[in-house]
Amino acid sequence: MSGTHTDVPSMVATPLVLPVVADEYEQCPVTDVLRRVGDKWTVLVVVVLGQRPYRFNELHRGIPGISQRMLTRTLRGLEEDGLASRAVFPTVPPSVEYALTDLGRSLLGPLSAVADWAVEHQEQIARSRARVGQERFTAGGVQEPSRIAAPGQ
Amino acid sequence: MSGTHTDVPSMVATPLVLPVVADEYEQCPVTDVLRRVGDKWTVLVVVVLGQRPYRFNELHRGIPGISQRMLTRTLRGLEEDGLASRAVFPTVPPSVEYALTDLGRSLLGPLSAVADWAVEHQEQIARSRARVGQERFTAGGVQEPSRIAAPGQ
DNA sequence: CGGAATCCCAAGCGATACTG
DNA sequence: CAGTATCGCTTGGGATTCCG
Repeated sequence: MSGTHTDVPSMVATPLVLPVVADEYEQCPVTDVLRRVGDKWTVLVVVVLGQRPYRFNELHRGIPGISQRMLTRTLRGLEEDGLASRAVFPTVPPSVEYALTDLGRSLLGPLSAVADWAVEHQEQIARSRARVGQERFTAGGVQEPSRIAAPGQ
Repeated sequence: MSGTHTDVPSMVATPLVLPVVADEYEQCPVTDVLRRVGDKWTVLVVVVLGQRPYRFNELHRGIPGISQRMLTRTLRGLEEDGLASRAVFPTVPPSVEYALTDLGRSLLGPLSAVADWAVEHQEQIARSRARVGQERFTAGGVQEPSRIAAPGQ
């Protein structure tokens, strides 16, 4: 995070001068994009389209759990952001082909980084979740940290 | 999931307190992690904690828009996944320090890849969204692709 | 075939109030 | 200080139906 996109507070807890997003929140572009990526199907669709162009129902069959509605919405989102293209072939019955744009393909790399991380650490995460879940019952005492923080501000 | 044995439910109905999540979709670990990353605050919190450990209210002040509720939930999520640690200092008033674990820090790199991509292409995306938004009204004709797909079957 | 429209439930999230 | 509890609004998303 090369640090220029969001007014993340610097090292010291400063009085905090935020450029106030006066109106509603639009957040930083990172958050914005991340929410796209975080929805249930976008990543999967991008990855599949990363292989080759797909027709609508072909894509539908290629991604088992998805509904037509969500496939359509996801594709519209990608199209709107310029990540995927939509080509309509005026045949009967109509044929529509979706493909990643250059921009869309440029996302594949960064996406893979996170995806690889997820694959690599999935078991560790799963174990952590299980462990924390158990500790809910055993509910031990308070940790004894190596140093004591002075709360006195 | 767990197997091939046909364990016929016996006379006794299983008490079933916990929804043992025979749920159809647990999806792949990638999707699972991506949804965590895709929620509204997780990434921001991870990035901020990536700088140094923070106390709760310090973190609260450091992330302008977030509510206590969502900060708590986000931190609990990170803790559950083993990405962040929570250290309680038995002082008065109490002091709680949050920090990234090694696992959490290992996510910073991959996350940066996507974040940098977002920063780098935010304007292109914004222009695309604006353009598509306009085309909703001008609503042009059908594209004329270079080849004709045979709809076949 | 490739959608759009509608319905409806569940999850995400924010605001507020209360607590140890 | 560091939370928890409750409420209600807003989105996300699945199922179904209809249409060019």
